[in-house]
Formats: sequence, structure tokens, C-alpha cells
Amino acid sequence: MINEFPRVRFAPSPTGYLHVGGLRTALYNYLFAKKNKGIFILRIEDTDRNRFVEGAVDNLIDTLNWAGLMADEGPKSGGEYGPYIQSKRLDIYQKYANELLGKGHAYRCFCTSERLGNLREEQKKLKLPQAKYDKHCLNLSKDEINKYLENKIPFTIRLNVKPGNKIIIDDIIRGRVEFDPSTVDDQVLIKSDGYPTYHLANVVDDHLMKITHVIRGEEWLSSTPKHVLLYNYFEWEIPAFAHLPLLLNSDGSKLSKRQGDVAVEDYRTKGYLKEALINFVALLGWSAGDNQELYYLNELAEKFSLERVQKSGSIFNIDKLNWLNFEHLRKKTDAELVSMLKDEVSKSEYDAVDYSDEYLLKVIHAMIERVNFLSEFITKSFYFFIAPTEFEETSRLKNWKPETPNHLQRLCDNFENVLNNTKEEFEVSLAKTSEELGIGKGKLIHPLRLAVSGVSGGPGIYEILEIIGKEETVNRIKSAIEKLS
RNA sequence: GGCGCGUUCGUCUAGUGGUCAAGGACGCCGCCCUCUCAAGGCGGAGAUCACGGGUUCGACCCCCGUACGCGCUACCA
Repeated sequence: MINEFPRVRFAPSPTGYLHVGGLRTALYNYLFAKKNKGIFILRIEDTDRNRFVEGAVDNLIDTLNWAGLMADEGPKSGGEYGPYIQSKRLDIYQKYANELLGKGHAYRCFCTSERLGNLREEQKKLKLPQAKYDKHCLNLSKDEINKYLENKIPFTIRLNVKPGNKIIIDDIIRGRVEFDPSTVDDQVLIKSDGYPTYHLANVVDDHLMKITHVIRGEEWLSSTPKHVLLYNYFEWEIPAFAHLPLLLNSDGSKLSKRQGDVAVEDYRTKGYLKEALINFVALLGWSAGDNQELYYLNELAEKFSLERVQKSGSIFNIDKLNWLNFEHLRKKTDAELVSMLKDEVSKSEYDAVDYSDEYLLKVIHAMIERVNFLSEFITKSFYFFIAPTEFEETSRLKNWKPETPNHLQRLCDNFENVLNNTKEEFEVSLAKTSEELGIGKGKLIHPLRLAVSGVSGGPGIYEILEIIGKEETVNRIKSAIEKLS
């Protein structure tokens, strides 16, 4: 009988990092669980010993937790259906493989990889519609099998696929999908090293862990008939399936390393907010149907449904991610921003100075509309942390005229009288200077900006002055007069 | 090759037979604002709904075919 509350799992293989496609699969599982008061399980599928990567599991969990996707059950969270790492469940798979062996739904295969390779090649040459294992070892006599066993000949255990009715999958996202059993290969279930393949392990674990909904990438759709057969042979209840569309490169191929960053860690180190990444990835393949674009994890969990997941793959479009990062950054509170910027500064080349919260907050208010990333508070407005040593050439050519040094000198003199360092005072003082000199304010503002910041863009000039202060302003102007004249 | 899945503006998408001569968002362009750069406001370009047949009074929406794309086709997941 269907459980009252769903149990879903994210089952990555620990290859060293979390793929953004994996993040989305994990997210959808998580959201589905939260929406339906279910349980979100993390299971590590590390049955390929050749692909073992030291520390990969810890890294995976760390990244998932960073994103806010805490597992209810898993290697770190525990749970009553553990262990949640497949390499620690070998005896379980063995037991079930033996059960299949006993029922005649599986058989030992002693074929060498060489014979398998030749077989494949031969079938290819004959242009056979399908390359499948030829069931050679199914016909071995008891004596032959015993002889092989005694001689310790390595073997695999294969699924014994029998002809029969169409295998029907009722996919939540794709609807009814049919497969003819004749197209299903006698898949290896237990490898010669004793480890199970994905197909056996995932079916056994999903059953034992009482998984109600299998939500995974579309690349698994083709092997689902094997899984269905397995459930049938075990006489187990089949979970609901939902095969998610793939995430793609800009050329439409499956999102891969070659064409940009695929590891969640990459985005994390580049300074993307977890809120932005989650928001972005949630919208790749799913929409609530309204026009909302900005979401937090908890809102997503309220609105999510598998029925509204798109069927076709979606291209990972970095522009929108950047925009979402900007939006989420702006939604942070002052306190959060200050603390984040503090971290950022301490990691930067300006870590020697201990900037006050008040100072950093001023920088934040001045720049928040102008940055997409936290790091840009430092790179785009470096002049709040250090005096400029270089001056933008185009602005210099446009704004630095022969008479400019004299004008700025006069401005400096007037600035000396500024008492409280407020932008209003600087504004009044500059207006006064322009009047005294009989020139437009622009004639002062632009070279002043260049002198003080080294660049032509940025916050309002008076705001910049207020932040760096009178003394520093005067020093910078003087220094610029020397350097640019 | 076989099997499976998919196809609405450049991109993410809304759309479940008439309200769609297709709506929103990112990006792009223009105008306004303005000391600059942003942000913001306003506006614009941008999709013969892959193509061809049906079904229907009527199709982006249903059916069939074709094309193209993608996935799987391992003792990898």
C-alpha cells in the first residue's frame, strides 16, 4: 500500500563534486518531500570502485548542506534504513542476487570481457538491430558451473530477461512509456568484484528504504524497464517514477565540464549566493504558472509539484543567474551584508585594515545597486579601500584640462573648511567653488571623481567624499594633481 | 544502427480546443531621471507555436507521419 507520506531520495555517485544538474535533482526531491510532508533521503551510490574519489562523500554532503538541502536520512543524518552508503551494503545485494538466482531470474555468467567484446563487435558487423548479451552462460550445465566455481573462475550475475508483455512505465512527468522486453539486455547485476551495478543496488535500496517516488534524471528512463523487471521478479511494489529533463550546454548537449562550470562548488567560490543558485536551478524545468521569478527555498517548497515540471531539457543561462544573484544580494539585510563583506575583505588584499561596521555599511549602501557579486564591493569600488594609483585614460582625456589643477586646488582649499564630513557639506563647498571660479559644477565634479577614485563611474561623488572623508579627499586630490599634470 | 524522450521569442518559460493576430522574465535597444556608472520608470525589437498531414465549426493545445535534437545502448552511475 502507498505510504501516507512520500519518501524520496537523492542518490548521487561521489565523483568528487556536486554537479549543478545533481543539485537540481536533489532540489526537486527535497521540494517534493517538503511539499508533501515527506522524507528526503540522501544515499551514496559508490558501487564503482574504479571511480573512488577520496573525500568525495564529505564534499558532497557539505555542498548540499551549504545549499540548504539537509537530508532527513543519510550517511550523516542517520535513519532506520541505513547504512546509506552502498559500499557498506554489499551483503544485502548479494543476498537478493542469490534470491533471484534461486528463482531463475538471474544466472551466473563466466564470460570474459574479451568474449563480450568480440560478441559486441560481431553483432555490429552483422548489423543486428540490437547488441545484447547472447545468454551463452544461461545454458551452462550444472557440472560446468560447478567446475568453474571450483576453479574460482570470476563471474558476474546477470538478469534473466524473458520474453513477455510490454513493460509499461507511468511516468509522472512523461506519462505512459512502453518498452518491449526483447529490447532489454541481460544486465549485469553483480560485478565480478562482488559489487552490485546501479540497477540492482538502486532497486534493492529503494525497496528496502521504502522509497515511494523515484525522481531522477532523464538519462535513467531507458534503463527503467530493467528496474521494473527487477521489482516484478522480486514481487515488490513499484515506486512512482518521475524522470527530470536534462540540463544542457548552450549548444544543446548534456551540460558538461568542457563548456563552463558544472560544479556547484565553482559557483560557490565565484561568490554566487546559495539563494540565487537554488532559485535559478529551480526555474530550469519548473514553473509555478504565475509570473513570479524570485523565490526562496521555503516558497518553492510550498508551490512545487512534479506535474508542473517541463518535459524538455533546458539550457543553463548564466545571465539570468547573475541577475538573480543581484536581486538576492539586494534582499539581504544590512547586518548580513556587513558580515559577509567583512569576510570578503579579510580574504582580500585589504585585510590589513580593520574596517568598522559603520564604514562597510556606507560602502554597501553606496554600491549595492552597482554590484552583482559580493566580491565586487571590493573590485568595483576598490577606492574605498585604497587610494587610486592609476587613472582611467578616457576620462583623463575628456575631463582633465590644463586649468583643472588650479580649479581642484581651489576646491581643496574650500574642502579644508568642511567640518562634519557630510555629503551635503561637500556639495555646498563644491557649489561655492564653482561659483567663485565662474565655471559649471561639471568642470569640477568629473576631474574630482577621477582624482579621488581613478575611474569615471560609481556612486554619487558627494557620497564617495563622505565615505573616504575630508582628509583623504584632500590628499587624493593633491596626489592626482601631481600625477596628472 | 536499435530503443526511448523531446521540439512556444536568443535563453528560461505561461499556455491543457475558442478569451492568443501567443503573456511574463533574463538579455538586447531606445527614452526619462542624472555629476558618472548603476538602479528605477516608461517604451521597443524579438516566436508564421519544428515541418507536413489529419480530427474538429474552430488547434500552440488531440491523432498520425517527417525532420531535427538529446538520452540510453558497459562488469559507469
